Amino acid sequence: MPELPEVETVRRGLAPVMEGARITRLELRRGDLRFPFPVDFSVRVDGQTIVSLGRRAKYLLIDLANGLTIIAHLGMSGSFRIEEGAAVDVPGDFHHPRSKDEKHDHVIFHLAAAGRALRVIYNDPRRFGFMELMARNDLDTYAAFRELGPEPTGNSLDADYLSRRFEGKSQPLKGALLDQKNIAGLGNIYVCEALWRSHLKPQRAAGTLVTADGKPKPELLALTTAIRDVIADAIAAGGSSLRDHIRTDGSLGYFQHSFSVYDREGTACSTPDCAGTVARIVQSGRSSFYCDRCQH
DNA sequence: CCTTGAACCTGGGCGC
DNA sequence: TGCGCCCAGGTTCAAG
Repeated sequence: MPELPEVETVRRGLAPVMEGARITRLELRRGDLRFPFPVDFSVRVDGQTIVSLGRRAKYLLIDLANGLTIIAHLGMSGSFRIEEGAAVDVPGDFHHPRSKDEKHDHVIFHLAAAGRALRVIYNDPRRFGFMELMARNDLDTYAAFRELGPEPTGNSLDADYLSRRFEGKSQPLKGALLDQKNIAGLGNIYVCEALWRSHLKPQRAAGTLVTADGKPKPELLALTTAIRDVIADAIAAGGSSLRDHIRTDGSLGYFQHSFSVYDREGTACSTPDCAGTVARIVQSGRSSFYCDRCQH
């Protein structure tokens, strides 16, 4: 599911419950997700109080009182949900889950918060997600963070920066925007939506948005604004709920109702006065949705 | 260096 | 009902 707005929605959903809570037990129901769990994961986490929840790009950060941070990535299908009370019956009955979906509950944070017991459960059918554990002070050295581009939130992303990154590149905008080294947190949905908002087609070479003397063309200014806006709008809407993805409280985000092109092949383009139809093409194995009439 | 394609894994939807 | 195929929000690594 998760691009930046979805992970931020997860963070906001979990924070009220997890911040200040104590992890009474970390339950790992298998030995790995995409990667093996950290060595002595449970041992290093059990009994710790959660100080705060943060986020970097698509990574959720869980800061513990002992100075360690759990880094969690939700891959394609990861989600968290909160359940009240202590664990119910049949612990460890992995081979006879109560529901079909329950067999993909891979990590369970058993928490004590204000005298109440509750569980935060990580579910991930495809297991492209993973968890890492490292000292808070060493986070900058985490391989995936070292070369990460700026967040598309607030004002940390600007057109001058993008013109430096795009200058001379023949790579299509689609790929350039998905590259986390350029901008952190965009995925397939929001790249398609940002390109539509800025009337740029996904096949357009990134370098053509930069002038001969290395300055951003007006089109690149428009793209920068569109990226910031679409991410802000999606966060405000609680992210997008597609297929299996739901929020931590079981409710749905609603930005999917605001999609202009993503997953809308064959429908009318909603740009005012545009008579185009949304098309789907495949770039590097991923679907791109765009309007051939108003995106150039 | 740059770009593409396959791989990782499970499940849902569709055509037959 | 079942089978085979295609598709899915991400990242990484090999190969051209």
